[in-house]
Amino acid sequence: MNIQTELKQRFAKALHGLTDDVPNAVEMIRPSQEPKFGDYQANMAMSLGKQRGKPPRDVAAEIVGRLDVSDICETPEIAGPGFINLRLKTDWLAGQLMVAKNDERLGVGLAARAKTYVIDYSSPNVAKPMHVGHIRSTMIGNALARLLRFCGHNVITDNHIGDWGTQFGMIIFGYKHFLDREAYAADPVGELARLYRFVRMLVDYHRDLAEMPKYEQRAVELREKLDALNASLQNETDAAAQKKLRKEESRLNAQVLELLDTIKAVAEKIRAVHDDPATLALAKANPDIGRAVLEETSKLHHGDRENLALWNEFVPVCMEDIERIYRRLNVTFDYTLGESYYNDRLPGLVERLLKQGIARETDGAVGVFLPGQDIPMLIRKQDGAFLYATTDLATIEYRVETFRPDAILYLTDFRQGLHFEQFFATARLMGYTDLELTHVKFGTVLGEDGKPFKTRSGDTVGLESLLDEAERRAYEVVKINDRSSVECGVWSVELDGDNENKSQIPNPKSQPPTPNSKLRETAKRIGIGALVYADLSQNRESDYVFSYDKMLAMNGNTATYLQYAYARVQSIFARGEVDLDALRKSEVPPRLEQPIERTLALDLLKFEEAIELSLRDYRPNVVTSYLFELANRYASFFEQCPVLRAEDATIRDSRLLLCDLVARTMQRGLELLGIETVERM
RNA sequence: GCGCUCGUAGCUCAAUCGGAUAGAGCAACGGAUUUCUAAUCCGUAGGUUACAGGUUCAAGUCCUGUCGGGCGUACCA
Repeated sequence: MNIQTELKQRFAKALHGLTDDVPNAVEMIRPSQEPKFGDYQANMAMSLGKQRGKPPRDVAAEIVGRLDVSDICETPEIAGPGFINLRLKTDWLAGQLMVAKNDERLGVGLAARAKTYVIDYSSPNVAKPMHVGHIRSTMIGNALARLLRFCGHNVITDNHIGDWGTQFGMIIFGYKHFLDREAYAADPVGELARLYRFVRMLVDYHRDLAEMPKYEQRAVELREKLDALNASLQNETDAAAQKKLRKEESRLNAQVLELLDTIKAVAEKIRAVHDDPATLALAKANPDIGRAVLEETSKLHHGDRENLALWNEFVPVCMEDIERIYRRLNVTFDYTLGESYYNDRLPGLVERLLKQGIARETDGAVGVFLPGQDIPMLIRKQDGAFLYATTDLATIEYRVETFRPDAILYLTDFRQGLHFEQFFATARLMGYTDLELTHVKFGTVLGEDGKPFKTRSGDTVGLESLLDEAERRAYEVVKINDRSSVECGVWSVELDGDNENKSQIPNPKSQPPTPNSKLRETAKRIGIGALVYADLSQNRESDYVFSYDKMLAMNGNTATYLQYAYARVQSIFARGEVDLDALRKSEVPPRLEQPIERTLALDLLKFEEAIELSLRDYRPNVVTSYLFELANRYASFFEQCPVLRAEDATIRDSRLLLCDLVARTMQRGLELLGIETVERM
């Protein structure tokens, strides 16, 4: 049930003839922020009054007079300048709960028109270890895919992995020159990652050495500019001019500081090489490594047999590594078509765009010049190689041919905004005008120091170790809580089920988790859930600061809180030995007598609204907020309203019904976000 | 330089395309457990929504300017 939609339809009838733009007016119906203003409010009377030169309250009265909502609402009230406040009838709410109860989908309707969505997310680079940043694209994309599917849309998920880039030149070069065969046999991915980092370091070293004099030169220039500025500042008497000069001075100073930071960082990287004689020797032995790496890449792209064979050897191994993380995160893809998949299409695409006049040559390269853009989007380099944009255009062609989508969503870092703007504009020039192309962007993950994680520096928080840590922390809490629950008599047996060792009073830390034990599974769901929720609940386009404690928190607005609400319901059912089948078959509507019961009922019925609102701007955090509020409401209800000990059987059943609906909504909602529930915690 | 973007409580973030008294969580302080899981609940405190103008019945939200942060700016992805 979407109450908002229902009210909109009722208002649309009443507004017919009162305005030219009924759909717009009807958009001004929304949930009230304050209970005293009712459950929903309609705000169109003010603007309509203005349009028609009538007092808004009179317009509101006119609308109310034509409005037929008597079956679902109490008599609407007009308040303030012309707000129409609506309070839903409690009996009607109870009736709607019965509808939801009898529906597998909890009364959530399907989209009016099922559309086909291609969602392009996660997209890690093969052979580069995944880091914290990848969780954003992966989990937001996963949640959107699940939400859209739930609404009845046809969703195709495609992991557009980076499997054709220059990192393979590095790995191939590393493999040919620095391979540790034993390490490769034992842990191929680890060894490839090491080779990548090592070659990268050597390439950077030579580049940095070459760049260093330029930095120094720049520092000298800045110094000279500052001196000149100071001189003119002393001669300047006009206050306004002085202010301007001081501003310029602080700007220059900032540049100096930034430059010093850069120099310091570069110097440290150089020193790291110098400090290790073996590395230094290899660095000196390979002065042209930058060019050599590019050559390896180029050979691969031109079908060199040896390099292609190596590529074919590396990719599956690396993919297995990535898949392991997806399994832990409960993420799957319909397709994994990487950049390499489109390789054959690129030359023809560029030729075609040239012929159509969409692209033209510039400075030996080929680019698309777009109105309002001072720089072109390059699709072929001077050396004939293709770029990111070329692959993206080829991919869109393939997807349209193959899937006939209504929309394609790209989940990437917001820093790629300009690229997508240009890429989408080019796609429109190519004739894809009816296709929704959306860059679902998100902010950068920053380190605790407020600076962005840099993949090149190498020392980012690896995703895998983060998952491990999440599970470990959750395990500590779960273990302690489980034991104390048994001691307090909440449960008769431990989740661990490891009863033989029970006599020796165990120290949670000294006992490693039994593999496959229930406790371990619970810890996994709670730990990973916390991690995923931390990301989804903060889906803003701005950056966010990565913090272990924040990401792995299990108090407050966290997945744990929602899972806890769910587990508490299950606990009631277990304690009361509740016959769920009978409860769900009963056709006796709930009695919503306490204010908290009524509020809880209303919250339950807003599930569809939350999903719809979430998808309007592709923001899973709307769903997390909704679920948090529902869990919060349930916690209050739990405190205020005894269920098993209710005063009589009808109230008991009524409350059990509310509990069941909360649990089902919680489970479904979390599932749509890619988070699992636990029966007991 | 140009372009995009952000600035909300000590911290991390909300605020449903302009709606009524700007809300949560964390941290702080004070309470609640013989009663269905205290991973909880209830309460207190914390704000001139960076600043200055403007638009109107109504501005955190829209416009202009200022200050401050982030990002991007043709052969990376």
